Amino acid sequence: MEQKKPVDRRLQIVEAAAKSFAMFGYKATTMELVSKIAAVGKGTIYTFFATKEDLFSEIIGHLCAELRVLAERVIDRERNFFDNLASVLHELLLFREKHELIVKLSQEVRDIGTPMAKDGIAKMETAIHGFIQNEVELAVKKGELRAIDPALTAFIMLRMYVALSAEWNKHREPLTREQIAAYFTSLLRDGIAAG
Amino acid sequence: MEQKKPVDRRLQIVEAAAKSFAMFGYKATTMELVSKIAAVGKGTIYTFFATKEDLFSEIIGHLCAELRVLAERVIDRERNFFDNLASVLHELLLFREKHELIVKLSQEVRDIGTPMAKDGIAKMETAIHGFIQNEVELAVKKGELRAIDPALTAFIMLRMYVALSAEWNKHREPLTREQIAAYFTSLLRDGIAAG
DNA sequence: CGAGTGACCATATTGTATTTTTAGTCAGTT
DNA sequence: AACTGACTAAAAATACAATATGGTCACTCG
Repeated sequence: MEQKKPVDRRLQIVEAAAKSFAMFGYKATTMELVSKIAAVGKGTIYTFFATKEDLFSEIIGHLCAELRVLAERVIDRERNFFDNLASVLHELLLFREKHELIVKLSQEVRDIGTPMAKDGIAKMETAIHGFIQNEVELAVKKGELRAIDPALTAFIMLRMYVALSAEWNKHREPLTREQIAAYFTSLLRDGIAAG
Repeated sequence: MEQKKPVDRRLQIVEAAAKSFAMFGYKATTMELVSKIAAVGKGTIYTFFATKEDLFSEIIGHLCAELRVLAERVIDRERNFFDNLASVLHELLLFREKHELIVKLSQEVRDIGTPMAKDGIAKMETAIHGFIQNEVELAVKKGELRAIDPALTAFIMLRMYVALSAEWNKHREPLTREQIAAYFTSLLRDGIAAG
């Protein structure tokens, strides 16, 4: 009851846009280029998306959904919070490295600070933050974690994760994924006070 | 044996430069303006500093030294590591808010990304990092902290501090200094696992 | 002398006029 | 009626003149 049409123009457009945004970034992606890749007239795009920003938001929305699915798949309710967190962060790192679009947008933000690219990255971080916050809340309810502020804790976890995986290596030898996971878990779980 | 000269031109210049960098930032500070404020000929500056960058480095060096003195003064070897850390971070926050130059440079980095301004901020962070690392090493030796990597731990502490005091308030209600100190200490000291 | 100066120079930056590109529209085609 | 691409107004890139700035050095004057 869905693929009645011989060609789904909307899908063509979304896929073409995803490709172009990933290859050239937000700014350098033109509506004409998207229409060319999608093999569609430029006007057709505007029957589905009112603006270039809307089209971009759709792609980012997809990415966030993918992210949630990925995390959901990795989480195992039988395991403890910290093992799940390590797995999720591990997957997140791989996802980030693999996904051209994220890499390209990050670069665009660094190099020319395109507001929409910033916005896209921010939306992804919000998605991840919300997801982690939810896990923290569950773990607190289950009694696995102390009664801490879930929003703030999720925020700190995300910042720490970014710091370890993307900022530390600007000054020192990069850490392996295993090192990151190990350090992250040990610090959060037990703190650093002497036993 | 130092103030033989009726006027210390070098000092005049350094003070004038400090004022100008704090008021206008790195880029908008011109050597001619500095010479005017210092009531000195432009050429005179170059008998003490080979370039504008050198002059700026001197100011940043001073600031880093001030920072170290400040931290040193707050540290009380009788108290435990976490209380000292909280005090130092507290002072650091006040210092940052008070010091025009830091505020101005941060703004310049955000707005136009002046490389030298970035460099200056980076040097200050390195100074703070080194200082914290040293304290961590001492605390580990004293047996107050577990045997963790001091450089990495100091780095994480600094990033967490920046995240809590400067980034969290971009999305949510800002935290008070007390909240920051309390959260910081509790998280680091004990971790978040349930007791 | 020799510490100090400011006119001077080459280069970098900024402002501006001009051209090119691009998001979004819409009359027309199939 | 779904789709198209020539078209337009606005934005961005480019070219270039005008200005501003870091750094030098012949000269001053105490």
